[in-house]
Amino acid sequence: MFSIGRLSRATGVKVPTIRYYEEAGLMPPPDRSAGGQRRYARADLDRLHFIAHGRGLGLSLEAIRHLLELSDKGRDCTDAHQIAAQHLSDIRARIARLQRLETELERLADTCDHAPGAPCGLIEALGDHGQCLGEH
Amino acid sequence: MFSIGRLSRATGVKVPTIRYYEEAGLMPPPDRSAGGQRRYARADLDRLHFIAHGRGLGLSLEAIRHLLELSDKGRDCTDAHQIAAQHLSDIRARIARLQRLETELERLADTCDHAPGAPCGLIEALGDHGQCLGEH
DNA sequence: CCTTGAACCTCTAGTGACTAGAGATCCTAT
DNA sequence: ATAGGATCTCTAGTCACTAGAGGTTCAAGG
Repeated sequence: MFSIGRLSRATGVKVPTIRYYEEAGLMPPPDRSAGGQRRYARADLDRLHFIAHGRGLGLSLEAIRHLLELSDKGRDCTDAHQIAAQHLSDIRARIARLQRLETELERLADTCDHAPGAPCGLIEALGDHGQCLGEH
Repeated sequence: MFSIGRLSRATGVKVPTIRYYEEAGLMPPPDRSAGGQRRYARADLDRLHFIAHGRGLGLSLEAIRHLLELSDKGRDCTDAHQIAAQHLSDIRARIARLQRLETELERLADTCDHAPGAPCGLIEALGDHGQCLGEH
């Protein structure tokens, strides 16, 4: 049985965040001490690790909630793999998009020759999407 | 002079978003018709194009606000380039991070052999960060 | 046993960049 | 003159937290 502070230190998840996860239904309401403070057991530690790991991988709380359900009632892991696959394709799409932005921003910055007194090519280009090559 | 709806259609920015930009101080309070409806001029169109383009590139409203100020009082474009450079390095950091996540997720999904009745390797791995190679 | 002070409690509000809805008013085309 | 689409303001909700106020409890040292 440990306090919320120890759970926090053990997992790296901040105290208010743990309480937030409880309110959000990801962590079950724990036991309480005589004075009303939260007391956690081993299973809670594992569950919080699971959540923290999922968040670290960029999964939404919604997705993690779903995975926890699957984990709770075990067996079929098709859904779990589907969630992971969906997330993976999200990540790939985001990478592709960011790479387009990277290219575009590099190009925009180059349209300015920094001539003293002249208008800034970068700012001009921002006002005129017509100058852009790809879309974003 | 056009209505907010026409401005919206001309820029692709939704009507409530335009009002939000006004409230956020990015768009100046426009003229009003006798009945109190917003009436926009050419300069507003250009400014909104600028904002939309910046957003499309992933700039924060804060950054755009700053760029608009620079644009308004012209001349020195050092700051503008600094904002762009900062954003570019943010983008690169995000790409790198997402690529690490991509690798890790691919690996996690592979730890499961889908054996019927066996626990899901993916879910197990999510509970145990110790199995991970990089950090995230 | 008592005190101290760190940790804990609940509750409210704020973040960024919008989006959704209610209920009322306006504008334009017929 | 009227119909109905567009607009108005205002409030509240989204996601995943974070910050702060003001009060209570716990554990260690004396």
